[in-house]
Amino acid sequence: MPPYEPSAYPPFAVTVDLVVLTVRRHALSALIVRRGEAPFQGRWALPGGFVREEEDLSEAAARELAEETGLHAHGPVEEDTPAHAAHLEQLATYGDPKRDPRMRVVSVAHLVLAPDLPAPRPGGDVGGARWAPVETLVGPADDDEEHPPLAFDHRRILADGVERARSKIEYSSLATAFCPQEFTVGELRRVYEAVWGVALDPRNFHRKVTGTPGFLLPTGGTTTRQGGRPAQLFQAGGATILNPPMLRPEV
Amino acid sequence: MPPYEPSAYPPFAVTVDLVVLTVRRHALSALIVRRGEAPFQGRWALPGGFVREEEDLSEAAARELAEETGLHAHGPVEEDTPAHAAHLEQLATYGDPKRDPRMRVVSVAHLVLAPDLPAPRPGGDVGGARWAPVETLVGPADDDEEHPPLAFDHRRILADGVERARSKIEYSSLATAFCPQEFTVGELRRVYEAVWGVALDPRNFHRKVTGTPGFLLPTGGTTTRQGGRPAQLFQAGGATILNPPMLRPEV
DNA sequence: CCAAAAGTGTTCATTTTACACCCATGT
DNA sequence: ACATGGGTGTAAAATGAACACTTTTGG
Repeated sequence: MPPYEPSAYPPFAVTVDLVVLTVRRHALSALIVRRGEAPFQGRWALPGGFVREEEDLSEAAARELAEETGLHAHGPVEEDTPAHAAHLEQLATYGDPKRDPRMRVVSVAHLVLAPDLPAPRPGGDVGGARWAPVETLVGPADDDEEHPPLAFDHRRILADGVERARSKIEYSSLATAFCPQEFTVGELRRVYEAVWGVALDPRNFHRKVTGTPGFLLPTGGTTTRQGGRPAQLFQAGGATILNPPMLRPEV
Repeated sequence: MPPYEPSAYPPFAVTVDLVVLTVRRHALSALIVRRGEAPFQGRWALPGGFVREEEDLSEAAARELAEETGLHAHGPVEEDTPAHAAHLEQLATYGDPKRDPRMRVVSVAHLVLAPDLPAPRPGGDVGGARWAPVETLVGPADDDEEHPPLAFDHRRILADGVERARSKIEYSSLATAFCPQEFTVGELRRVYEAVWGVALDPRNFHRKVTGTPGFLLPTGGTTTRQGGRPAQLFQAGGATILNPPMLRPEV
C-alpha cells in the first residue's frame, strides 16, 4: 500500500453495539431497542451507535449506554467505580463487508452486565426499549412479537455475549455484577441458575461461595426479603478471578 | 446509502495486527517485524496492515499472515483445515484516538498460534522479521537490540495476546496448535511449561492428557527424537474444550 | 402450628498430588 | 553399563456431590 494519503486506505464507519444483560424473574434477559431509522426500521436491535472522532471505544460504549438506557458503567479500565455502575467489557468486533447494507461498518461489540432494573428509560433516537429473555432472541426466529428477529447480525452478537457471560461467571466474580450492591447468597445462586439454566444445590453453593477467598464480603446486615430465615448480606469482595472456580454442572 | 452521507459519521482506518506466538527453545516467542515506513520507521512492531474494502476481518488477518510470514492459518470459522495451518482467532480491538499519530486507526488484533517454524520468511513491505521471546518484549523496555520497544501500543496488544494464550490452553486443546501435526506427550508438556513458565510433573501430565477424552488421538507411530525410550505419537483429537481442564499450578 | 429459605455436618466418590518404580532406546 | 526420557502403580490429601438435619423468620 502506497504511503499515507487518506485516500490510500478504505474508509470505514466504526460503531459500538451493546449486549446488555440482566437477570429478571429468573431469566437471563437482554436489552433491545426499536430502530427509528432505516435500515431495519421498526425492527428490534441491540443498542449502539457511531464512535465519535475523539472518543475511545470503551468511552463510546459507555456513552451509548447512558444515552439509550440511563445506565452508568465502569469497566476494568477506569479507576473510578461509582457506587452502582454496571460492568462493561469489550466483547468482539464484527466486520463482515455485508453486515450493513448501507456501507462498510465495523462494529465493536461490548458486554454490559447490570442488576435488575426498573423499566429501561429509552432516550436518543430509539423508538422504544425493553428487556427480552435471551432464549426468545437467540432461539428459532418465529417472527412474532415475543420472538422478534434482531436487525443486522445482532442475533449472532447477542449469542456471543451470552456465551461469554455464561463461561465467565465460572472463573470470575462477574456474577455479582447482576446483583444489587448488597445481596444474599441465595440471590447470587439464583443468578447462576438463571444464567446457566440449571438448578444448583443451595447448601453446597453456600459453602462454596463463602469459602472462595475474596469473592464475598459480609456487610453485617441481614434481610428477609426472600422469605424464610434471615440471610446475611454480602457485597462483592475484591477478587476478580475465582480460585477455585465455580463449576458448571455437566449438560 | 441514500439517507447517509459519508460525512455524517467520522471516517476511520481499520487495520489488523497479529500476535503470532510459537514455542522455540523452551521459550514462548512472538513474531516481530521491522517497520519500513514512518511512523516508528525502523522500530520493531507486530505484523499487520490495512483491511481491504471487500474483506472480512479474519480474511484480512489471514492475508497479512501469509504476506508477511508465509504461514497459512485457519480459524474456528472456516471449515477447511489445510493439513498444517496455524490457529487464528480474534483477540481484541484497540481504538485509542491517539494510538496512531497519523490519523484515527482502529486495529482489530488477532492471535495466531503456530508450531516452531524455520526462520520466518518476511515479505511485503517489512524490512525484516524475527522471533523474540515474549519476556524480552513485554518486560521493562531496556531499549537495546534484545529488548526492543515495540511501535504503537503493540506491547500492550502482545501482553493481552500472551495472557489469552496462557489462560486458554487451560481449558481448551489449543496447546496442540504449538505442536507439529504429530507430537509426543513430552513435547506437549514442554509447550505447557514454556507458555506457563512452570515445571510440570511428567508422569501426572501424561496420565492427565491421555485420560482427557478427545484431547489426543494416537497415530500408532513412535519416535525417539527426544532421546530415551520411544514415545507414542499423537495428533490433536477432535475436542476443543477440555473436560477436565488442565490446571495451571499456583503462582 | 406450618412453610420457606438459610445455613451446618457428615459421608462417600472422585480427583489431584507426590513419588517409587519399571521400560526401551542411544551411546 | 548407564543416561535419558517414556510410561505405570499406588497411597495420601484435597475436592466435589449428595443429602440429613438444624435454625430463624413470616403467616
